[in-house]
Formats: sequence, C-alpha cells, structure tokens
Amino acid sequence: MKKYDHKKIEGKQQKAWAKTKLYTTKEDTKKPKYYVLDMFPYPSGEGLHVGHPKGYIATDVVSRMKRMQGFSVLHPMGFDAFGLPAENYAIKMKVNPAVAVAKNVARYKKQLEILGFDYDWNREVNTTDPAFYKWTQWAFLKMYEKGLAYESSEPINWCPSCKTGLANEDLEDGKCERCGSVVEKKPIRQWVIRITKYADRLLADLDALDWPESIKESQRNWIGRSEGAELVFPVVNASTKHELSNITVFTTRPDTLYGVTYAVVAPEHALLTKLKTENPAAVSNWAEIESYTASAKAKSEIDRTDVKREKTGVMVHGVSVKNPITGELVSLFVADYVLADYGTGAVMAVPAHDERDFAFAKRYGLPIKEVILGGDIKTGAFAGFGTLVHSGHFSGQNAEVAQKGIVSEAKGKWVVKFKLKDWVFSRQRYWGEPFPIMRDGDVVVPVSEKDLPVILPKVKSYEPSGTGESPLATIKKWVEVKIGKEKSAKKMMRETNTMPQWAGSSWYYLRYMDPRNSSKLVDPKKEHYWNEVDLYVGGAEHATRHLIYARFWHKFLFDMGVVSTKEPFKKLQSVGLIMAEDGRKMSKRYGNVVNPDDIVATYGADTMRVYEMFMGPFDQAIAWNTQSMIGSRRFIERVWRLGEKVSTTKKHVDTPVIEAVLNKTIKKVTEDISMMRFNTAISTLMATMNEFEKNDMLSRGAYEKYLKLVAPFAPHVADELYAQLGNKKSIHITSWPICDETKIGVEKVKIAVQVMGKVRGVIEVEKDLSEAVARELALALPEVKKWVDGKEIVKVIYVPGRIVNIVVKG
RNA sequence: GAGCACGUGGCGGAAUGGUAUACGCGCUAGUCUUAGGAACUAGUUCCUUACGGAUUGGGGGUUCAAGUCCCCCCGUGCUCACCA
Repeated sequence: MKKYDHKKIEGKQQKAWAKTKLYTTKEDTKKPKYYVLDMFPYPSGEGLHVGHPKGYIATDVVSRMKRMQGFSVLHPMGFDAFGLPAENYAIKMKVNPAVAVAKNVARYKKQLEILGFDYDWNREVNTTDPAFYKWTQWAFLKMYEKGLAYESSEPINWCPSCKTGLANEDLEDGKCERCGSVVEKKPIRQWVIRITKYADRLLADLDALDWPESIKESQRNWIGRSEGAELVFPVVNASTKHELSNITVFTTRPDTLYGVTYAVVAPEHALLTKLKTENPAAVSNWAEIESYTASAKAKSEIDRTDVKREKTGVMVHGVSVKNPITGELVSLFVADYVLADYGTGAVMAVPAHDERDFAFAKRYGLPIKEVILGGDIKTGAFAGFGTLVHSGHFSGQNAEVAQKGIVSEAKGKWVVKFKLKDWVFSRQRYWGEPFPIMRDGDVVVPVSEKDLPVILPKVKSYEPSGTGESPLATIKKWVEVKIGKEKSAKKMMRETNTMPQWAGSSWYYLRYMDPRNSSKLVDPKKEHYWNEVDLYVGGAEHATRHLIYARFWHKFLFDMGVVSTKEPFKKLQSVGLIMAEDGRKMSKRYGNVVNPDDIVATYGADTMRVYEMFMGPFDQAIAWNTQSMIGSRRFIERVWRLGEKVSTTKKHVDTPVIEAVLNKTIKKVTEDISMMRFNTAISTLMATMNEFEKNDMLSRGAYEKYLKLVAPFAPHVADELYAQLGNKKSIHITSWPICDETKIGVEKVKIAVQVMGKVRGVIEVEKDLSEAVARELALALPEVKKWVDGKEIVKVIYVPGRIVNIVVKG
C-alpha cells in the first residue's frame, strides 16, 4: 500500500467531484429534502483564519450524512458584502469597494474550496450583485406600500467617525460597533422600518423554534415586552390649582399608585415645550430647567445610561401633578434617568418600592411612602407583591389582585409596551443598496417595479460627506431622473441614502432556492419544495441583530404570500469560537492568526476538518492547538493503514464482537452527527479503530461501512480508500449504513457488582440474565464475599446489563 | 445589578441517576534508527511498599446508588443592562 499523501489525494478527489458535478442540487420530488445553511461570510481583506470554517465543516458533515441517507440536500454558500466594513476597508486601501469586494470574495472562495466542502457553487449569491439586490429593493418597495417603511427626522444614533446613522442594534455599549467611536444623538432624515409592528409575533413565534434557549432568551429580552397601565396625571398650576395640561405615565406596577410622591418626565418630553409656549408664566425656573435639558441632550448615550452615575434632575417649580386616584398634588421633576423613547417618557415615582426612584428621592430629600407590606426595595428594581397598606379602600388586598381595580378607578388603560425600536434603515454612505425611492419636490414617489433594480452608480469619490447626505448626492446625473421623453418632462430626485449592511442578509437564504430567477424573488414551487431552513449554523453574536431582522423580513414576505412558512429557520445551532493558542481572539493585531491554507498544506484538509470537529463540544469556545491536531492526522493514517488488514476473500466473516462494535458505532455516529455532537462521534470512530486493530482481519463489508461513517468528516481520504477497494461510484453518493440491532444484542456484557454502592467486583454475563442468577453469580465472587460475609443482606438491586448492588447491614 | 451557561487528570474533554476519568494531546519506558524526529508497543487521576483508601470547585440533602437531581456558598465565561 502506498503512503498516505494528503496533497495528492485531496487535489485528485476535489477535481473528480467537480468533474462529475457530485454536489449539484436538484429539486428531486421523489426524495425528502434537507436544507442546511451556514451564515454566509462577510469577506474581509484579511481572509479566513482557522476559526471561520468550523461552522462550515459542521454543516458539511451533516449535509454529507443527509445526502447518503437519501435526502435531496441544499447546502449553499454566498457572500454578504455591502456595508461599512467593506467600504471602510476600500477607503483605507484607496480602491473602489466593488473592486475590493471582488478580490476578497475570490480569495475566500479559494480558501473554502481547498477544504473540500460540498457546496453547490451554481447557487452562489452575492448581496452586492444587482440581480440579487433587485429583490432587496423590491421587498423595501412592498414594505413602503404597506406602510411599514416611513421617513423620520427624529434624533438617531450617529457615528461621528463613520459619518452615518446607526440602528440601535449596531451599538455596543453605546459605541459604534464598527469603529468604537462614542455615538451621538443627531436628528437626521432617515428611512425607518416599522419592525415594532411585528414585535408581538416575533416574540410569540419564538416558543416553537428549536433554537438554543439562550438565543431565544436574548431575543425575548431585546423585544422586551411588558404589560402595564397608562395613567393620566393632570398637570396643574401649583398656586391656583388650575389645570394646565397633563402627562401620561406608563407603569407595570399600578398597585403602587397610592405610594406616588412625585412624577418625572424625560428631558425630551413634549410637556416642557408645551408649557413654555402655552403657559410660560406658570413655571418659575425656566433657566434652570433649560440648562438641565440642554446638558442632558448633549450627553452621549453611554454617559447618560451609565448605571453607576448618580441620578440628577431638576424640579419644575410652579406646577404640580395630580394623582388620578387620590387627587393628591405632588411635585414634578425633569430627570434623565427617565428615558424619552421607552413607555411614555414619563413615570410616576414610587420611591418606597422602586430602587431608582428610591435613589433619586434620597438624593433630593423627597418623601417616601410605603404602600406594600414586605416590599423590600433592596431586593431588586421592584417590590414583590405583598399586602397593600395606606391605599384607601384597597388596603388589605393583595397588591397583584388589586391592580385591576386601581387602574379602572384611576381611569387608566392597560397597554403592552416593547423595548424593541423601529429599525433605522438608512445609512449616509455609498456602499449599500440604493433605495427605490424618488422625490417630486416634497412628494415621495416609489420607483415602479419594472424599473428595478436601481443600480448603484460608480463614483469617483465615495468617502462619506458627513452632512447627512450620502456621496451619491454629488452625482447629479444619477440623482436627477427625467420622467417621460419630451423636453418638458418632469424632473425627480433620487433618494441618496443607502440601505444598511443587514438588508441583504435578511432574506438571502431564500435566494439560494432559486438564485437566477429574474422575474420573482423565488419561484413558489421551489419555495414549497425547500420550505424552511432545516438547520442553520452560525455565531451567537447574531442573536439580536441578523436573526431578528431575518425573522421580521420573513414574516413580512409570509404576509405578502412570497413564502409559505412563518419562520425562516427551524433549528438553529450556535458555533463556538475558536480562539488563538494564547487564549485571545485570533486577530492580525495580536499576530496570533492561524491560516487554514498553511494547515491544509502541512496536515491536509481532512486532518483539519477532523481536528476542528474533535476539539470539544461544538457550541463551546475553545483555543486552537496545533500540537493537539497531530492526533487527528494519526487517526486518518490509521484509517489508511487499516485498509491493509481488509480481507480480500469474499468468504471472510467478521467475529460477533467486531459486528457488535461496528453496529454500535453506526448507531452512535449517526445519532451524534444528528445532534451535532461531532467530538463524541469522532472519539467513537477512534475507539472502534482500536477494536479493529486488535483483530487480524476485517471483512471488506465492515471496512466499507466504517469508511462511510468517516466520509462526512474526512471526505477525501474516505473516497480515495473506497475507490481503492475497486468501487466505481463515489462514497459520498452511496447509502449511509444502518445499525443492525440484532448484532448488538448477542454480546456479553461486563457488569459491576457493588456492595453498599462501592464496586467490589465484575461479572461477565448475558445482557438479559435473570435476577436470581445474577444475584447468585455476584454473591459467589470472592472479592464480594469478603465484604458480605457475616453481614445480613438487606436487599439486592439488579439492573440488567448495568449493575448488581448488594445492601448489607451490620 | 439581572439573565443564561459552566466548574471532572498536566491539558482538550467523555459519561440514558448505575464500573468516573472514554477518546485525543502531553509525559514515561521500550522497539526501530548513525543521531534526532516520525512511527509502533506498553504505561499514565491522586495517596499508599502493600492491603486498601480518597477523588468530579466547597458545604448540606434526596437515593440501594449522585459528576448527573434539590438547597446554600465560592469561582469563571457570555449576554443584557436606569426599559418604570
């Protein structure tokens, strides 16, 4: 037998697979389908490091097994390339983003190809391809038609360095996720998507998904549903008691209404401007108030929401607010611990039972009135539900029970609020999908469907202007559109903002089903065939951004009748990060990056694949260790050498022990791959190898079955060895072995004999041995006798195939 | 501060409530080799000369039996964080 030469084998097999179009996917209605999807990469200038392919290897393993199990498998790959990272990179390298992206994509593709994945490259998509983004624009157009996309000039997060507005989801600790700059609040005209309209569905449909609980929990947290009451507090002139206006507060604890000792509005609250215009004389300290609101607004989000900061605020002198249930007048404050964009921007303060109100009241010497017995404010933001006191005729009732009555008596209404904000959808940058929107003066005119796509023009200068307009605004030829041919034709102006990076990735998985369709986003027949994504694998960092946007986009398309499922991704699996050997993140900055090209050259793609699946539990973060990888290489070499032990005579029959081991391995490996427990699948294959090596000869049939189990992990060497046995067909399109349970059962098992729970001996018996015989055998063991003699046997527990436990007394 | 994970040899880790430490790395000894390495063979949780004992972050509990279930504490990681 020749020496194992990974370079030769891997090159040869990859060529053969391409030549025979082994992985070309078809909608085969005679087969069940399986759609397994990777989160497509964002091709950066640095190329892939060994951590990136971990998830791709996993989907490759699953897809190969599924194919062998008779499924028609869709396992596609594409590239997400619009947006800030590509654009900032292009600016830095002084090249056009389109050129940089094409180069990076080519490099990524090459790096992926040498790993021997079974992607059907005929279905490749790229979000920056006009044939693709035509449908991103189309969906936006439909959202606009349905009133889900609207223009707004509310202050939004603005990154001063990237010179663009950002969505809430794009922030990390109040900083720009891309460049780390502290984000400012700035009023910018922008397109916003009413994702909040889907908040309840996004929340409710989570329950049925087969996703990691932690990711579902993050989404619930992000959507942040809370039920509570809106209560109206009249605002009155403090001396005349004359009603000037009113504020609506939102509270989840209306049962504490009797404990309200003051009220607070956010610095941005409309009441202040309203009072200033309508009743300026009612308030005596405008200067103080205005200086406070101005400084609050000037603060960055990060400063303003710092929990450790002491709470500040200013009393609004001259006005009081009236408790809607007691008629009591309490003072009004402006304070920035109340957020303008949550609830109603105004709260009723109950310092006795709310931690934040308590801190504020203590600082400003405000009254604290207890209304719930046993409500310890130190235990959390809110008191528990105890018995009400000092609460009028509600006193003595359970607080939770009393809520309803209090709300109705205060003439409040029950409402549901969400933390989720509408999606700020425009960026003042060049490298993104243009909006299919024009303007005739102030009137918004959507581009008609037949004129899609609106192609992103080539520009000389694509640096951001910082003015709130994108660089597209400077291209007069593109911005001005003539409607009609005659000289008097109307001139319209194109929208010059572009869409955010997350637009294309919100629906790309649908395009793989029908990537070249120019008349439809996806053909309904194909959509019906592939249906939802059966398995989606990617990083947990997308929990609250991509995975929320994509679910929203999908639900919208469902409402439009474009897709037939309510949810896009049936099962989600997170992939754990691969860290560098030093335990830090792999980064050029630290100089600790391991390049897969080098690993493949030295050890081979099969070794790298096996190693990454063997390292540890798939969803756990783990440090790379090149030294440890040698074990995977040895394993492959042992599989290779095992070929020498394979019997050439057809008559060879395996021993019952070998048959049992093989069938158990088939069962375990099949289960483990299905459950993404790749590390134990491989350890089982290794243990099986140890058993095989103890034997003199192995039948060809047994070896072939074993090779099939190895094939998803090490596809090149498995196919090569399979061919060396004289097979003409690729191993990857043969059928997956099935476990023969009858071959497992006959085997004798070693079971432990315990005395008082401590193992004292072992007996080798038939699996279904009767209790009486087991007891007799166990008690006959000298090492057991030693511990039992002279003592009374209280009872004997026998679990067939597992254990005998003798309980003694004395 | 809240939520969610998690804590097992020198290291990565395995274990439907049923022989803890599978599998792999490393290490030790041996074979082969001019040598080194590679490869192969054997050994490798700890204490003890041995008999035996101890052991899954610490403490308690349930059970014939606990790494696994329950309670308390300590530690680590991730996510969210003034959401009324």
